[in-house]
Amino acid sequence: MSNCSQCIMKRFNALKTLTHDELERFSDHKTSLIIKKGENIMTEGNSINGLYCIQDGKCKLTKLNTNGKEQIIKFIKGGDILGHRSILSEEPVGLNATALEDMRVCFIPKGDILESIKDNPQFSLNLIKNISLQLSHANTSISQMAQKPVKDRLAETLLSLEEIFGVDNEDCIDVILTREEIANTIGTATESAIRLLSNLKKDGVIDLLGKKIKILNKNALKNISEGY
Amino acid sequence: MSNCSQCIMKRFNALKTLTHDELERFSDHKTSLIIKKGENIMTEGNSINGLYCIQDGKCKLTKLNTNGKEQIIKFIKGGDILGHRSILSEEPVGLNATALEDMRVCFIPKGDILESIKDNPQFSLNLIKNISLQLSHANTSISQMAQKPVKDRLAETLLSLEEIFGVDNEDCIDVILTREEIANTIGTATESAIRLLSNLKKDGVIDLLGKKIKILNKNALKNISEGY
DNA sequence: AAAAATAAATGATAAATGTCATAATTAGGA
DNA sequence: TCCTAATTATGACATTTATCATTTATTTTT
Repeated sequence: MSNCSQCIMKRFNALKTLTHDELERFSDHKTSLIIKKGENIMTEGNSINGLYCIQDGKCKLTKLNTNGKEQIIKFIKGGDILGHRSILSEEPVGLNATALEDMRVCFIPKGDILESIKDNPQFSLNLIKNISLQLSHANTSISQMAQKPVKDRLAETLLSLEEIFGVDNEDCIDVILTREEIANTIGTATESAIRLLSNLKKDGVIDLLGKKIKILNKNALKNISEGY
Repeated sequence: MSNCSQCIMKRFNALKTLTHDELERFSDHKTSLIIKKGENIMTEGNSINGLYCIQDGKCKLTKLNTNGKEQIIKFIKGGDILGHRSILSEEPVGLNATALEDMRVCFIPKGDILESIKDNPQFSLNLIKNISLQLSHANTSISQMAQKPVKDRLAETLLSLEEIFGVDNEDCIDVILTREEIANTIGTATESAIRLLSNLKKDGVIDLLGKKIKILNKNALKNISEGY
């Protein structure tokens, strides 16, 4: 079994402040999981008894609306952690984490996390900073959802997806989403998302290669996202 | 000057877990402020060097959009605290806190807060829980802004305002907001908010007495907020 | 109390977005 | 590989929401 103290993923998240001893303890107790595409790592409303550290693969964090529609709140990739909010606040998980592709994930039991929180103030602080940053992003999101038209939100989302996932060897945004998932991210009907994507393609701002999306004119997208 | 250990406001927030000694230290260093209606307690982007504890009065937390429009993210009342996110995350303030009426506010310097965070794990934990809860609410908000029509969001907002502020002796929601502020909460044009309020009145669901709003049929509002 | 400024209300219209229907394309399973 | 189901795409139309213009009411200032 792999060792936490040698894992490169810890460079990217709050775990980077842990001591060698703490990482060794994590190694001893952690379990590695394979999550298949479409499966949930966590489910809204369930309680959780540990922290997930994403080794590889991408997932979406979603919320089911009262009308049954899915809202995508955030995207997660290798190096990110999941479940710390629930551990710290001692509340059930607030969002579904659903794999967009097969994933490799490490699960570290709650006890070990709480131990490190108690012993290592810098670790706690990093977890708090992570949650604070999420809150800050969420507030920005509220504002944009409430006040920007769908077209602007789509442009914003495409830029943000490229920011998060980068591009593949053909310069396409390196994540595969259905049109419905894009619509559920920006909060619109699937048909509207499809239509607006087609328009952006017609205007030469993006290219559509099946589900893959390539940004051709980042500045134009930025302008659209700001309402110009 | 008033004394923190005797202040009833501390019952309602994370400060309730502080020891007598800690509260005495706060008392020695705190300053009391009067914030006039329309003035800011905190301003988006500014840094902050302490925590505000609201004694009395109401304020709105807002964000200025790129298009210059104000989005109201949250309402704050007596007993709430402000600024802890910024202190914990060591980042500038993310939102404007603007008084909706004259307010009495206590300011406790950052140093004292950090001291208590270090000494009193339960205090830290309560601050974290507060931020986590805000994040949870924010995620719900994103989903509703993205997917619910304006009418549903207005109904939701009216229920939530009554929840937060209660009612006065005439059963009206106990906060005075302009129609524009209501519009900026639900993310719509002022005229649309006015029109929808008029419709709700015509349907006997609410009553409008100047700026005061009285909920006549809470169940009907709840149904509307869920799309029925 | 009168005047001026601001806010609320309402109608007319335009623009944005959703819904439904249907065709074309793609992906996945037998 | 073929067949089926799902996804993507597009048109026609309905509904929602924004914008602009104007009137009425309320608040603030003089």
